[in-house]
Amino acid sequence: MTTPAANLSYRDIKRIVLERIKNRTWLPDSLLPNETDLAAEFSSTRTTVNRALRELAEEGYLERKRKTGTRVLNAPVRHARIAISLTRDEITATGAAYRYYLISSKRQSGPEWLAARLNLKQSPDVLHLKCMHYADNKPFQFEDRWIVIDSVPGVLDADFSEIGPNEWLVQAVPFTNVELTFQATRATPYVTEFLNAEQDEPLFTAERVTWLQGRPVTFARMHFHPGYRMVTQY
Amino acid sequence: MTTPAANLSYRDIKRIVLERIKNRTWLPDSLLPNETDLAAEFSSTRTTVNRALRELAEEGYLERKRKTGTRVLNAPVRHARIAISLTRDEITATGAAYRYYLISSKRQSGPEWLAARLNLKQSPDVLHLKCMHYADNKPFQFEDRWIVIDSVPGVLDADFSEIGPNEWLVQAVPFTNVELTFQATRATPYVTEFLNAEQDEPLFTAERVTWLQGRPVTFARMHFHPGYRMVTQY
DNA sequence: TAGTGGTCTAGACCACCCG
DNA sequence: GGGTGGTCTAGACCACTAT
Repeated sequence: MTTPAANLSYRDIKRIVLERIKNRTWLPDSLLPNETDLAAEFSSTRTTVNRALRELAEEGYLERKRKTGTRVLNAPVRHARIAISLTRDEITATGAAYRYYLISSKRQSGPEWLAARLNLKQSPDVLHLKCMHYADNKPFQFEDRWIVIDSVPGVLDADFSEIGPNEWLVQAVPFTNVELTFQATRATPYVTEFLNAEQDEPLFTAERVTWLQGRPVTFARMHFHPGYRMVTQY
Repeated sequence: MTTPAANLSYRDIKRIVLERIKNRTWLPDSLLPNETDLAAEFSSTRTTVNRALRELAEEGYLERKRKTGTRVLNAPVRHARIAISLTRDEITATGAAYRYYLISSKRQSGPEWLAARLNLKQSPDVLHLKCMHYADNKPFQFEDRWIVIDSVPGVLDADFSEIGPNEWLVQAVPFTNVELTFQATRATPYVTEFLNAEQDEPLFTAERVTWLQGRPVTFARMHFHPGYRMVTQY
């Protein structure tokens, strides 16, 4: 391994390291030279090498541990990034007009499945909302929203006839942890009507559980219109 | 805004900046002080402030541009990270045994929809594979795979009866760009049989198009077993 | 042209963690 | 205990871009 030309940027170093991994110059599960040695080889500094390796680890190619060193992962774990935006923004980004409609709002005791989903032993007191989001007056998403009243002070005073629960929540309560689930579900008769779907038609469905330091804040199930596709690149 | 205690790490600075955004000390669409001034306020250096702001931008809270400065985004775009691993690894990670089965393999001219999907004007010469992935002998995923022969030298010599096309491809050809799509589809009679699904049952379906510097490499459609959920956190 | 963020250098101290 | 990565400092030059 001869010394390459100097003045390598951290991007250059990332590229070279990735090449050597794909080359199998550095085999899976093997250790890379330490940062000081690599800096010497690249006529660079530890800071620059550090940034290159840190980002490659972040991208799933390397594993880094103090004392042990930097190891090539045998099955690089790539990650796709999915942008989580407000439904309003997702719709207006396509150039369509956004419309929101509140179907119903009811204070109630949460059902058992909800307590289980929120890791609660007792059924929480919740505000249960159903609403629709439209793009150019075509059904876009049906939202089934449950908000834990104890966790969200002021929620009973909010007016959800004009603003969607998600938009209200993001500016009203902080959160620390979110679990997102995607699945295919069968359209129920109730939802069918709002989404203009056929009976039993497959729907792309997302569920989101939001926590604030271990306390559950809200659970939402969102059914997208038939034919919806979630697209991402990496 | 008085000067806080010194010795703030970039993590501390991230936390403080985030607080001020949620506080509305710094309003959406407004500009933050420049890095030099922030470094002075935090009794830190530009390097440290830079890392904090860079990561917050990466996480979707800020937008940074030279000359203009650093701006608070009005609708922070959060991102969920979805780990993309080999089906084998996804299965063995749950403790289940992995089994792979090649249903069919055929060299053919790609259909029109495939050419369109790959941005090609002419139908490419492709290798078309169908295969199954099992977890503990239960159907896990049906894979419909199309490989552009011109883009993948040696693919005709590969033996896909033992190794899945994705596993073979990741170690045989590099790629630069991947487009991933998720949707809900209706189980076709053909797939129904392999996935042990009911007729018309909703299936969670992923499609992946892979490119190497503008040249299409492969297209895959993967139907997951009924009830499959893709889970992620952020 | 001028101001901002992007990046690199050279050096230092420290936290973690394996043996 | 000792080696590794994690991070900070202080300073510098540069690339981009709004005006």
